[in-house]
Amino acid sequence: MTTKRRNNSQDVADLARVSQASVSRAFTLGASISAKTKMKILAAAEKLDYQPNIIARSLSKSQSGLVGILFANWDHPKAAEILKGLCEAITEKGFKPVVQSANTTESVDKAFTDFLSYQVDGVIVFSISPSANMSALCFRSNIPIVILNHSTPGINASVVTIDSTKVGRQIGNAVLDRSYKRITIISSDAHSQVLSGISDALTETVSQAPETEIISQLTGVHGYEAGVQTIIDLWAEDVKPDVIVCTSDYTALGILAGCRHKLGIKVPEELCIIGLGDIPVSGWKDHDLSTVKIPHDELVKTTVTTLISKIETQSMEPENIKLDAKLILRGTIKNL
Amino acid sequence: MTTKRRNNSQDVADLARVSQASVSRAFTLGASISAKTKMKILAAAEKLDYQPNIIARSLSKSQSGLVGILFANWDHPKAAEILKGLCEAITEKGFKPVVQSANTTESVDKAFTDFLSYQVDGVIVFSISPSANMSALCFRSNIPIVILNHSTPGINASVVTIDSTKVGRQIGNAVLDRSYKRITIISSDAHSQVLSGISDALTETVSQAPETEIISQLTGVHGYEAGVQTIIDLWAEDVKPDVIVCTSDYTALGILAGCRHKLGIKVPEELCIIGLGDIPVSGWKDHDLSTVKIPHDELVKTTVTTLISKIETQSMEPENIKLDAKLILRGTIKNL
DNA sequence: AGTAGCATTGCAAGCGCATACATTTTGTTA
DNA sequence: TAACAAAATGTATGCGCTTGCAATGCTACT
Repeated sequence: MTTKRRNNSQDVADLARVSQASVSRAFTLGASISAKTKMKILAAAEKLDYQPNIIARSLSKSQSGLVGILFANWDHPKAAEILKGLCEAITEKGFKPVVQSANTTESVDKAFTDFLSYQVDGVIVFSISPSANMSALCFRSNIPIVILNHSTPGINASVVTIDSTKVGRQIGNAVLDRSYKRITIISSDAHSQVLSGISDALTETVSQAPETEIISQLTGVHGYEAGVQTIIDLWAEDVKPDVIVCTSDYTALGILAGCRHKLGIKVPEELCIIGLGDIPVSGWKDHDLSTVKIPHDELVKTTVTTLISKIETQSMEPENIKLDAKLILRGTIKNL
Repeated sequence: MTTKRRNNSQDVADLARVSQASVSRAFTLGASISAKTKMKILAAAEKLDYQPNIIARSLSKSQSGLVGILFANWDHPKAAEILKGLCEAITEKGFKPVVQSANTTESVDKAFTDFLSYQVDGVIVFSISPSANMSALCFRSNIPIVILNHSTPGINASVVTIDSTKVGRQIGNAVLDRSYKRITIISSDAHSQVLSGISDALTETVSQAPETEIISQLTGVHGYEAGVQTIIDLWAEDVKPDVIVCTSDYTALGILAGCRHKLGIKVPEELCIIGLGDIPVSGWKDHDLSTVKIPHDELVKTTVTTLISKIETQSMEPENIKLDAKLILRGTIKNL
């Protein structure tokens, strides 16, 4: 079976007895064409299964309508929701998302090179930062970048994150109000912008109250099992905080399980546990974990809106956008 | 600031003092070009930040290197993992994934139309089926489709799923071996291929044992909360199975929670609960849910391999591929 | 009727690359 | 060293579309 060529605008033009340019105009919003010929052309197109070839359009307009999404953190509990939101918002705006997975420096660079090749009109990066090289290259090529949920200084890109300073203060105040004294912070990623924001603001807030302090800070702990092990280790080492703040709900849930099933630590009387993310499981009665609700939907929409507006205005001006997150108090912190 | 044009192959040719065709050859694997000039050209390209324009290449080769992914079921517990797998496998094969979200008939048709416009070389559909119209159109246009995790008869597309018949038999045998008698099946999607496969094989298997039967089948139940409510309702109506098979782990976990915290039903003595999917939470000590482990990774890889091979061989022959899933027995079913 | 003014349409030149074909260079062999 | 095959390079065309410009058709007004 021989591959039959897809019909093109010339085929439609021939059938409709007009010029190829008119066919193009019939499919271009706001082009100068009479209603009558447009009808005629659309009918012919219908008959021929014709769809404008976007690749050709892209070439001649020298803009592809493609937005690159560089997705690093697939383990994020809301990964699917976030990616869905990004894809839908991008489509909504009349662009198409091209998704690349990458988490090492080399693979990120490779992904960016590919994006450049595909002439993407803009790039969204989730939970990682491009190399200085690549961001500079994009800058030279006038391709705007918006980074969601991550931040590295000195990169030519806009950034959308939660206001981690505010979160840190909220947690600090909640903890102080309930007279907890010794805080441990447990995080997965040592270099997370969110972590350092929370950590700094928390430190500052609690330092204002006597006898309150951050007694330790652990990094590189992520996941349920790691959480269980961590709390066991802490108690074994006799490092006993009365507040544990985790930058991941999964880890927090592991700690909670360790307290309940292994160590018999009373939560929230002896130990207050606070997570980050508010994954559905955290709200279940079995766990009832205090946590921070992150406005993912809003973050995502803001990210896309910001990028598209930069694409359309040809602006390469970096912006730094921070949205508010909300502390949710559940069973793992004392009632007031 | 005026937008500067990206450098093209002519620019590189000029700098390297060769013809544009040679530049093209330097970037085409296996093209006829001497090592010396290739070096010269690559150096010039480097200097000019040159990357071949894939859009132009696509146009001239009339194949885009794009694979459309139509993703319907973002609530699937493994959505992120699956999409990641698809994207990485596609990239691995030298293609790029374009992701569209769609779950209504119209939006699916729209997405396909867009894919056609973007001249995708093939389409992967997750958890939904394209309309007969669209699949026919793709067939006419020689664009292969592979559907993952769903199946609708009469569609011109290949299908990759788990072997639900085998799963049904496994569950049936496990239940019979432990002398459970009255089974209820609870599913979210009434038209799921997986459901009907399991349901049929389960029915057939248990019908061979006296006094064993499927006493009821509920559809449209999905999620933790719905699970809790469902078990409460069942007991209120005095419809009391001793086995509940769920086509979703979340629902099964809800039922389990309902048994434990609301009704005091003893699991697994009075009631056996079996889920589907083996999400991480199910393995946690708190829940320890019996479930079916689905080989997502293998499903995903098979899907991509199948599609790419069809693209490369220009084959439009539909295939029907079934992979084995594994029943995992945990605390919610009696020990033998 | 004549004509200015505008809406439509056609014409033709690219967009950046791949590639068939023609031409030149290189390598091989007698 | 001549003669010829093979490899390397250049030339020119086309992929399907958009769009500036020119040509045409139409309306309204004097």
